[in-house]
Amino acid sequence: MLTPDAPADQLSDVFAALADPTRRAILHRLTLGDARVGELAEPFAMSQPAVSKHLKVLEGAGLISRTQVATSRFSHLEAEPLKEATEYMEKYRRFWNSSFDKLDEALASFTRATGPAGTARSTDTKHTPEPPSVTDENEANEENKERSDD
Amino acid sequence: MLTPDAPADQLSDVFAALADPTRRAILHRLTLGDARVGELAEPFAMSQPAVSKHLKVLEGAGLISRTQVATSRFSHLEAEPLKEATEYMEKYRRFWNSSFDKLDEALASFTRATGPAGTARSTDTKHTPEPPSVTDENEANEENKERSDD
DNA sequence: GCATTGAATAACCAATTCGTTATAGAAGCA
DNA sequence: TGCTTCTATAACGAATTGGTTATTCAATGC
Repeated sequence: MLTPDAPADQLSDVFAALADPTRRAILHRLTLGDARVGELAEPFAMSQPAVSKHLKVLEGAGLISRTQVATSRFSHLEAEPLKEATEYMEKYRRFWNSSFDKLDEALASFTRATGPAGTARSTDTKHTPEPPSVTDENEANEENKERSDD
Repeated sequence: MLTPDAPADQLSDVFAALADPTRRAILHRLTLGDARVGELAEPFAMSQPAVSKHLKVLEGAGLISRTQVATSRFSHLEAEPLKEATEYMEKYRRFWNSSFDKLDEALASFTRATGPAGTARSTDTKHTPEPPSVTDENEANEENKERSDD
């Protein structure tokens, strides 16, 4: 409550949710079908409230939805946010596609003479393979810029 | 954490690193080319030590490497871990590709739970688009569980 | 040798995270 | 109604996170 404004960006929430092995295991479990809380808690050596908290995090990230059936609440995998997260990382694809050693880097500019024929996938010309169109990365600026001006 | 030794799995570290908007912005900045710490700190309304900490996290996740040039340390984007992270999420692709009624699915699970009275998967799985081959999900099991799941 | 620049570290703080146990609440059943 | 089952919540605690300021360390330059 002391926070002036919660960032609450989807991407951060999704990545944070995925950063926990237990939650990833829960997601995996849900690929086999919806499950109630107790069912999800079983395989883990932790209490039911702990799992409930994890589910709350997953729900907050939009990675699961929940339905009350009887006395049970069923969690259902919602993979849509993963799509967004994947798309984010895809922007960096060319950076791991162009695998070069820092030594090989010089060699790459040499091999460059062959030209980027085709999909330009393997030897992607140079060391810095042209910035990806990460157009939305000012998100951080928005949040951080308007802070203390000392 | 009461666990004697942290497993420190790569995937968790990468996702955790990506969960912070500042760090994502730093990564994006590095797509434009290597940069020293002060250079990276500039656009943000935060101190240099704060950025240094972020860089440490990124380095720990293997997302950057660093080189000392003069009195400066240059950060270099290492996108390889993003490949692994992307591959992880790709396993869920069919789940965001297939759109089906979630209520119906919940009902199916309910029937499954009340019927066979166990973990038996009935073949009447209507819309669940067949579990992806998430074979490496035992990562969570290693840490948390004390029984077999898969 | 000595001052300067650039970055890391120390010490601290507030807030969050991830777990616990104990309790409360909601829905079905005798 | 009262009991049971399932899940959420409260209250707590240890560890981590993300930031700060002050200081130290390392490498350059003079």
